[in-house]
Amino acid sequence: MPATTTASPSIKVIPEPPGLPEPLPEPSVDELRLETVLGALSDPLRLTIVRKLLLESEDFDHTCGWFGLDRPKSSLTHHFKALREAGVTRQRQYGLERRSHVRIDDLNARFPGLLDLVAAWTPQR
Amino acid sequence: MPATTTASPSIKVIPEPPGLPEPLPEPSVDELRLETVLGALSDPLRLTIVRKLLLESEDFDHTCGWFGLDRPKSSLTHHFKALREAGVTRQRQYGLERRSHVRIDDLNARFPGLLDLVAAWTPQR
DNA sequence: CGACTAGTACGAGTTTCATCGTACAGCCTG
DNA sequence: CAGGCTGTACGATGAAACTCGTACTAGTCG
Repeated sequence: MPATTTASPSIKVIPEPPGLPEPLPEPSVDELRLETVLGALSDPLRLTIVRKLLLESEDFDHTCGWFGLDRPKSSLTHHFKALREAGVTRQRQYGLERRSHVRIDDLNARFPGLLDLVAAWTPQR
Repeated sequence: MPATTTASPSIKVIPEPPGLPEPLPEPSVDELRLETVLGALSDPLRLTIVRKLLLESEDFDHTCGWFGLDRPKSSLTHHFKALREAGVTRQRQYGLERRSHVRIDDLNARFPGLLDLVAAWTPQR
């Protein structure tokens, strides 16, 4: 039988507390496609986002602004949407803010080891 | 110190015999970039190629024709070149033929677990 | 040498994607 | 309710990338 999701020591798995807003539209676990996920991760900016979420998440999830990315807002919207639609991140609306976190359990279940590669990535030699 | 490269049971590691033709130009191990490799693998046709190489390689390496892909030759050239330039495959010229194999050791060393995901991939539900 | 063959090079058409400006929607606070 | 804030939607632009036809190169074998 499947063990409960295992994660590498560096990647914190944070259970979702109840009573959260509904997530924005996203693919279900069995709709996750490797080629789509890899495509979403084949971009340095998006790798930066996901890696930062994996390694520096202290709270449950984070707004666009938290990342400190020096790009116009509409560019960031584009990339966060790409990550969500590929199934890499989950986004919820909290009043004004739209917060993101990585779907660690789902990705570990479908593509074990993939997030470890992202966590180990370094921006550009 | 690093253990010698480990591979999952399903992926055969075949040592390269001496006296082969020089490989075509390719990135060295430390030039491999995660975003580039993921980009090369974010295409269903190329995933098919790499997966078939991983699971069905009995000989050392294989020609374009071996894959039985129903695409024009120039399209195949394009994809094989993309895989080689990303560092996923190595190509050698044997007389008329250009044969490919996956750089299993190099990829396992830099991105452990990645090839297992490719081997476990299924074309389209 | 001439035919055959594996594969490349080049170029065009099409699509997809990244980037970003601008305008707008929704929420909060005074 | 007005202003400020987070973030989206839309649209334009330019750059890649996929697809493929055609012409070509380079081995091989009769």
